[in-house]
Amino acid sequence: MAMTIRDIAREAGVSTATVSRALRGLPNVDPVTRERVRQVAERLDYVVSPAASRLASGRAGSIAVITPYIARWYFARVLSGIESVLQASELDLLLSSIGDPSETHRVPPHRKLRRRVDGFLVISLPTDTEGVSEIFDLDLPVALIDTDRPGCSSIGIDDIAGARMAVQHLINLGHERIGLISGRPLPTPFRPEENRYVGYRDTLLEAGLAVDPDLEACGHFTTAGGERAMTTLLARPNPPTAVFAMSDEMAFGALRSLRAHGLEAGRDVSVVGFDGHEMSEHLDLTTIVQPVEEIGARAAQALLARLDDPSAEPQHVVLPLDMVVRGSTALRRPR
Amino acid sequence: MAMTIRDIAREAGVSTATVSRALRGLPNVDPVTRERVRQVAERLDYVVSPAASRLASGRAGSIAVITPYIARWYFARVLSGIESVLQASELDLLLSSIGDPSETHRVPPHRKLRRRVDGFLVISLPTDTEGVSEIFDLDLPVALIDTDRPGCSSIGIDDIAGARMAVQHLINLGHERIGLISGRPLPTPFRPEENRYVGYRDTLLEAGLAVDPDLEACGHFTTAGGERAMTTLLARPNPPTAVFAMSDEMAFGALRSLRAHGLEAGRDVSVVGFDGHEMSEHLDLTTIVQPVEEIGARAAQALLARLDDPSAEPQHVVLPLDMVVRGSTALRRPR
DNA sequence: CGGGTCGGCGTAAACGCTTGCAGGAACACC
DNA sequence: GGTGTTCCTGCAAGCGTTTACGCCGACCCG
Repeated sequence: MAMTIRDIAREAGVSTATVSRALRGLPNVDPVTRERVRQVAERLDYVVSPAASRLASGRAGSIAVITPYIARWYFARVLSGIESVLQASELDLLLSSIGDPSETHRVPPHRKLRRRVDGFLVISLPTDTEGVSEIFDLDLPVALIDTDRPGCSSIGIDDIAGARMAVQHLINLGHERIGLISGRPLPTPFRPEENRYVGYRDTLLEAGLAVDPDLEACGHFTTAGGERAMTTLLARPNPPTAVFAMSDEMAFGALRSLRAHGLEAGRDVSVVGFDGHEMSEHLDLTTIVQPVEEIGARAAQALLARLDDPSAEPQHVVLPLDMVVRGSTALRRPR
Repeated sequence: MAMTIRDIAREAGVSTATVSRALRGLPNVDPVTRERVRQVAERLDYVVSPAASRLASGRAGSIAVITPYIARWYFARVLSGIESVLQASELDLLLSSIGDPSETHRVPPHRKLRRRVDGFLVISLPTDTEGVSEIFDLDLPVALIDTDRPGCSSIGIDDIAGARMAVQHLINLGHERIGLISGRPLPTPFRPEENRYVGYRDTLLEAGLAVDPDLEACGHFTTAGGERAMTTLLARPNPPTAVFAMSDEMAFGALRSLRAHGLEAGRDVSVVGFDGHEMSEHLDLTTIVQPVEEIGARAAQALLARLDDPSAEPQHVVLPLDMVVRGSTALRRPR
């Protein structure tokens, strides 16, 4: 049926070993022979059987991406960045999402992935997540996005610095009651949330401002959640005059809540988000911009680097952040 | 090093053939034997080598998802729907994106995927796209989302009906100059755009309204593009009083443009979008809602069905649409 | 000119499964 | 008690590569 390496060998007048070496670009092949083999393979439209190749070589030829969500803005973009570098490699990109804890029917990734990948790319997940923690025992290279672990490459941003930038900006504008819209209830095993909280808290403290639990609410990283959180904060006895949201999508919800209350973002309450979501420009939201696709791309590169040189040290990459100031933040107006 | 099927066979006191059959749930195995083998495999923490299994069986054990973009709202959600059903199957999900035509360094998917998948899931891509058209020669099952082709399953929505619904809604509100924000310049090989245009045009014609090229502009499916398109339309000598945008994201841009011109959506110009993007609720946008994740899920199911019964007929699924009316559309106010 | 090196190539043994075929036990039926 | 059936199991031949090892000739150098 399909071509095999033997057909190519016969046609090119060499052994299968030579075909294998020629096609994979191994060094010890006469350039002339190599070219001839190439031509024959091309002419007969031959591609190697990955199954056979993997069995014989012991390499899986794939890397797995493990992510909590696929459809959410941040994760989709990181994934896109990963794919953009992996597509040029020989490796297959296996996609595996954890999904919500509510989806109990989900098969934990490590069960599905055993023996079928050469490395892992994990997005945002705490290293002790069920179904994830097991992959570290496999003792394959792992690149971690948004978190770290000894022996693994790690790629991310400085969440503390990002949060500090946001909050300091609000302080500079004269705000003193600065609220927070966080993701999950703290403490959480998710590193970015934890660190953004640290940045928020420390910046307030250093400025001599109070850290008031009454100024904090959870938005669960959704727009609807952000709206609820802002509404909650506005209902407090002494509401904040400015708010730092841990994600743009929650900030969008916050903006919506403000409008529903007849308040204007910037003029009445300043809002700063986190992410650099395209929509933030259109909603005139001040935000901390992170290079999301690049995070994915760099993580993939780090993993590839360790794959073709297993003795290479794990990389640790911290990507720079930007703040884009827009109309949603403004000088605090005296009441 | 790693366990092999022989280790299990020895330990369970059976042949490797029986282990293979027992573990894969083939019928002709004594339940007692099967259970014993299961236990041994469990105890020794054995998982089959996919490479060996694939080589021996001739099945690739994977399906490929080919998509133009990963990060865009629609595609990320479809992908999520696909993954949610595939994760429960034995098959690996290989992700491959086409990317923008500008990214010339991209490897066309059919080259990467030859011999390594059992089927294809193609999102939105015209069947004659370079790098995609070749997969049909492979003569593997294919499920097409948003388009169709003889011999392939197809999953999508009735774009014509969706556009009709949107435009009829605007007509019912008294609008007579109804603009269009399309994606790429028409004609385009992308089926949804073409059909939404047909629905738009025909509904206007049936209502005795003019189809005026001056009322049409391209928004390239981005928010920024939608904003430009709306701005263009507003600058026309006789601008529309209502606009149908082929996607919510473009509609968001349109809303933004209106605001920039001091106009109010609904009151001054009605806008209806297409998709059911979460943000549409928060921007008070009337929209045609499509079940995006379900589209992905159903496509995956259709493919799986053909995979385990190759004699099965291709499925053709058309999923229902909803219109959600919000503040962005209102009765036309006499000038 | 002999011995050593090296580059290019072939031989053949894995790699770890699946599956067609056949054997044997158990059972049923005439 | 033969003759079929049915059910369970084992044997062994693949599946299509990769790679350790060895061979051969060319080349270099003393």
